[in-house]
Amino acid sequence: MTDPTPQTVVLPEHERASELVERGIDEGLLVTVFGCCRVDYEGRAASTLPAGDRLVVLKPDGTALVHTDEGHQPVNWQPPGSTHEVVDSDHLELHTRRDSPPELLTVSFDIVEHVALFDVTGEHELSLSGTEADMRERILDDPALVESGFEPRATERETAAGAIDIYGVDSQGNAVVVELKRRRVGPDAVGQLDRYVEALERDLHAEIPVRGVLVAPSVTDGARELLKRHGHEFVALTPTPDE
Amino acid sequence: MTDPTPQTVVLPEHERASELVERGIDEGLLVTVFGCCRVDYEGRAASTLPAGDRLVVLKPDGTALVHTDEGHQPVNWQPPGSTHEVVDSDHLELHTRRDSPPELLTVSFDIVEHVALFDVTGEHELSLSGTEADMRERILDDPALVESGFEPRATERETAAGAIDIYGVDSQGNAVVVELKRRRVGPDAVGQLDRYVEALERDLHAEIPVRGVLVAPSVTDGARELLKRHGHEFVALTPTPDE
DNA sequence: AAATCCATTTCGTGC
DNA sequence: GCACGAAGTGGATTT
Repeated sequence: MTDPTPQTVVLPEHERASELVERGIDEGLLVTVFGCCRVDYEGRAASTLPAGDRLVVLKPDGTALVHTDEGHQPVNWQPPGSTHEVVDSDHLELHTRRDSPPELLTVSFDIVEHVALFDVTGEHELSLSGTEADMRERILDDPALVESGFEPRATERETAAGAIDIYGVDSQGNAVVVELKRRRVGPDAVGQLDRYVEALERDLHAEIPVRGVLVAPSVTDGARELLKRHGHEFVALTPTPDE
Repeated sequence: MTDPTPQTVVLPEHERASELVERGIDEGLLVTVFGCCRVDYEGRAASTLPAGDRLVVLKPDGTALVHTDEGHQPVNWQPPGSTHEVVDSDHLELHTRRDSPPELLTVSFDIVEHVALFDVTGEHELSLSGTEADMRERILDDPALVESGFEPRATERETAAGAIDIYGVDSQGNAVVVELKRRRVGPDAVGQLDRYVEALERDLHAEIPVRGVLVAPSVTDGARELLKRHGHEFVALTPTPDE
């Protein structure tokens, strides 16, 4: 009756579907529902989606996902921390709500074709490499990747404009602001670098010249132009060592 | 046999699971698999995920999603346009691959608890309101929302730095660059506005003064400071009319 | 809770 | 295909 092992029903009666979904929510299980449904959302924005077949996933952490047969992103969703609720009705209707900001996702089924409950165990941490943090480690290990004679002095050095990825000095004694990006950079990254350089110049009261260096796999033309105009530099580096 | 209606199996034999998943892929169905699996990814970055229970979704457009019981985002995924493949093995192993960039997602099951195939029909377009585009329409309808006397002249006006959301003139004949954000803005939005203003000043050869106006629901302190330093302005406006 | 920024961001649009 | 920016971005970290 309260057996926590995975349960499945196919083409259930509507009342049965409601009961099963409700039980899955109550018992902290992962719930999937497939069927023809309308979806309404109101909160930070507002949306409506006419009836069609979708896969709905309700997670025990409050996440709700509505997926069509296309795209990485759910067509509608609700973030973790929300609350699932089965609304008593002649058909299955799901509400997932959160406060701050106030948001409500409503999924209303015409036809429920499938409901499944899953007990999820054995969580482990994802091990990910090739991130910006890995680029930072690479440079700290071998500062010459930025330029010969570069000496890192701090990571995440705080300025009024935010934290500098790597702060250091060059062989001439100039201050160097290094901004890292794991992928090809556009104008936004140049703006970021520029804000840090300007903030650092104010911090240092122009006692030392401050150079700005953008380190990334590549740059767009527009970003390169911006770099040039602001007097900053670019150094090519991939997040993972090339073979 | 090749019946396209939704099909489900529970706790299948491993061979049966492979066959079913393969059939779902071949017939352009939405496939869900739940079970204990390891996940490996290599491409733009690289990751490994030890064995644990996950929900895997394979879409006919090539999308692959691996979901745990937590979070809006899949712990691993592959974007649309990829190719699913069932690797022949004693256990179920799924490869989802794409070229440009070369990426491979591998999901290797120890235990398959559930496989389901769904025929997805009746797609409709999402109708969304409260977007930045809606803010633009609001302002074009009532330019005084920016300031009394403001006259919009163009949307998406192109500059060397990118497109200006709304370009117009004020009651004094000054050029006005309006940058819209549907939510509270930080320093990045100020950088964007500043790039557009500078680009427009170069375009206009300083014939007319150019004002920059950031229109958003609210600003952070840091962004307000940046606005002040660059001589730009802020106007409060929500994406949807308040009641 | 607010601020800031990363992300295998994805997604759309225009060139 | 690249470039640029929006997104109901989500998510982590720090204050």
